[in-house]
Amino acid sequence: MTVASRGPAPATYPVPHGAEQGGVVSRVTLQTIADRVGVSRMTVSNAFSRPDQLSAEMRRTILAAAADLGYVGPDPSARALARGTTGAVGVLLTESLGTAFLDPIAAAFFGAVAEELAPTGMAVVLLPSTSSEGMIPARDIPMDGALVYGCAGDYPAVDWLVRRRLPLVFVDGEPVAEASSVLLDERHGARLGAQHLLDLGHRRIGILTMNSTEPPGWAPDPAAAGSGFVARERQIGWVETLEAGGVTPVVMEVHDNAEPFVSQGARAILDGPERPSAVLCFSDLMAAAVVHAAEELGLRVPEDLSVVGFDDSPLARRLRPALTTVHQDFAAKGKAAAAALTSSIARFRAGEAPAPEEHRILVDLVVRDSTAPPRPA
Amino acid sequence: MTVASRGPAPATYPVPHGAEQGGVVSRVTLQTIADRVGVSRMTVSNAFSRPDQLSAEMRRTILAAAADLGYVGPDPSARALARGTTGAVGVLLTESLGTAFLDPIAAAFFGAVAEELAPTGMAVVLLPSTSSEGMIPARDIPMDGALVYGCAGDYPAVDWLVRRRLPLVFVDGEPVAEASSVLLDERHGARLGAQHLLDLGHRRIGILTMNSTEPPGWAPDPAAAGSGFVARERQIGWVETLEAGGVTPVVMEVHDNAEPFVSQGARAILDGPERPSAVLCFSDLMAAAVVHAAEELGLRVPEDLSVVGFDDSPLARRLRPALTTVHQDFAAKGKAAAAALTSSIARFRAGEAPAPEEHRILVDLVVRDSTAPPRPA
DNA sequence: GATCTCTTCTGTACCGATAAAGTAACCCAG
DNA sequence: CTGGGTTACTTTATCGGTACAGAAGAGATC
Repeated sequence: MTVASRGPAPATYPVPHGAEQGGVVSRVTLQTIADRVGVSRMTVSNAFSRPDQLSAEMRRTILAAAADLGYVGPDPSARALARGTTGAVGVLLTESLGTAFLDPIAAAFFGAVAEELAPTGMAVVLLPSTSSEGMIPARDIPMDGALVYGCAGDYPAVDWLVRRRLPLVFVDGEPVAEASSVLLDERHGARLGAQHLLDLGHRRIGILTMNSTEPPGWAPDPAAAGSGFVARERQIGWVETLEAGGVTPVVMEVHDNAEPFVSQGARAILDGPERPSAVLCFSDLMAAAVVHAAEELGLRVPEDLSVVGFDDSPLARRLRPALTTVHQDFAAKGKAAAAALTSSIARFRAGEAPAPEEHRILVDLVVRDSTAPPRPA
Repeated sequence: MTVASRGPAPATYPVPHGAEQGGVVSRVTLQTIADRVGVSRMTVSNAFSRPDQLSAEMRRTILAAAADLGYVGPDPSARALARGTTGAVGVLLTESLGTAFLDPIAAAFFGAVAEELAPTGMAVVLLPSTSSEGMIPARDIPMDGALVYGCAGDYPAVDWLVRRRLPLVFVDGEPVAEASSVLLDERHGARLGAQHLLDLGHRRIGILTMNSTEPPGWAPDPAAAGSGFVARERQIGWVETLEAGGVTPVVMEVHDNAEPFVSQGARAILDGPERPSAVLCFSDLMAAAVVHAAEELGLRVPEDLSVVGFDDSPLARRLRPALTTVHQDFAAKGKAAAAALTSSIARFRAGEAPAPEEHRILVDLVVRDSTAPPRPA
């Protein structure tokens, strides 16, 4: 096995002799090394953390002793306490982490965030929104700041983060005061989709979306929670534009992103008495479900039915027919979020007052093959 | 805004009066609260962490005072140091995090891990394999253990984790001694695919795979690194079976998972002098590229060309024709990995010797529409 | 040769908690 | 009224570092 040669500690690792005493391995700390070399603990600390504070030779001696003792580096937890920073930032999602990863939008966003954060050396901690046996990650995990992705502000975990006074950035969700936010121009995107259909001549238009308000008695579904803000914004854009064009859409809301619910919604919207000639969808996933349902009913897309998605997920291009959809730039979103967060953290460390930034990510309509003029009645 | 009612601290939060002194907010710690209530610091600690150690009434008094002072809960870093556990486990990937998320296999795996870990209250830290300005996440981030996903053992970051003596679990990669592992039965999966093609009657068979060995002078590509182990295993399975069937495959290796490289490889394998009638692919992604390349050459799948994928990613079912592929159970893999890790950590905490487990995840062949008997010459 | 300025180390004072052992008060049986 | 068992806190001793203000010695400056 090849051993890494980068990093301070030489590469003779699984053999920490010298640390054992009477069979018990007492833990090696800075003090152990200091005693061995005959310097103060502080000098050893500097050897690892501030190389400019000691002579190169002394540093070499110390690192050699450390390697010999099997010392890897300053204990991260102790360092975090002493320094007041952990080197990790949290990402909170409303959806269960399991489903979040299956969502290519979210995945692409994470990717961009991680990518942007990597050069700063910060790691990303995924915060389960669930808590258990007294452990509440949003409250108990050490971190320097957090990204709140698509969560409503009244979510318990968000609340903990806010109370901790951590630097926060809200993404795709309603921000709380004093925090930065990164939002899509949802309304504009929705308007573009709606206008596109109007321009093509459609007059009977359906909308398939997430529930924007919780029906009374509806327990907030973890998988759907948080989409409320986005759903509302999009709906405003759609309805605004359609009504300006003299069209009153048929709105169908589903409460859960999962396959069966979405399919059912898709079927429902096509099965109504006055079948729409076009459907605006909350997501590409829903659009795909609509296309599928149309197929089952013997309708051809786009000849018999036009379908507009949202997000321009990878799925949109792969679908047949390729989906007309509202494109959002995931990479830009992730980058903006990561940048806003690092700057918030920097401010916070410098003791400066928070300076909430508000980033708005541009969207545009990508016209592909799933939309066409309606078939003349 | 609704405020969470769970958790110890009452919900009157953004107003921490009492903490301010002369305009400066001195930090509120257990001691601050202890002084205010007139008890020892330890009692306050117990009020938060070990409710059974004090009277209910005293606890109420303390929590009230804490809330009044704007105290959220014990400082995570300090607690981590004192307790010796952080509540977070790392996940190390060789690929850059950015690309990892775009890979539905990896995403599904994470999802399953996160899901499995959630009830334990542990958070997942994503460790960038890159390091910067003295910060090496694998060495410097506090964590209780880590999952090593698809990384070669000689990877620098892996090396740091090993030296830290963290409980580790290796997934889809060569494990190091004393660590548990979760592996697919790669060879068996490859054999199934190869046998399927033989059974259909194919004799000219191509293999499109990742490079299993680094060509001399080839700088390890972060996006491809770590796939070597898996690539080798699969190749052994394929070649073994094909040769047993009297077939010598044409092997084409690509060095990078990215679109252009894969497409190029796909074209290359179909453009050769003796075009194969079937191709075994390292992944569904590659299979998709082969299907696409075939389309461009005017070949029909499966009539003119059979294609077998690997992994059974979501893509496989969506593709047209639906892909025959080797199915792996991501959820089981994630679950097994998470379980192995938590048990390793538990062992470690209890001071017991590590007991490496070796999980082997079953795979099977899913025959869909991309394979058929070869067209008679 | 006194003073200044580096460079290189050292001492002290935290960072904010927890574990484990100790103590005081109380209750009840014998 | 003595002794054993609880309950409810308190004491003491770390956990493993880092920041910052010296201090000691070596050159450099005038």
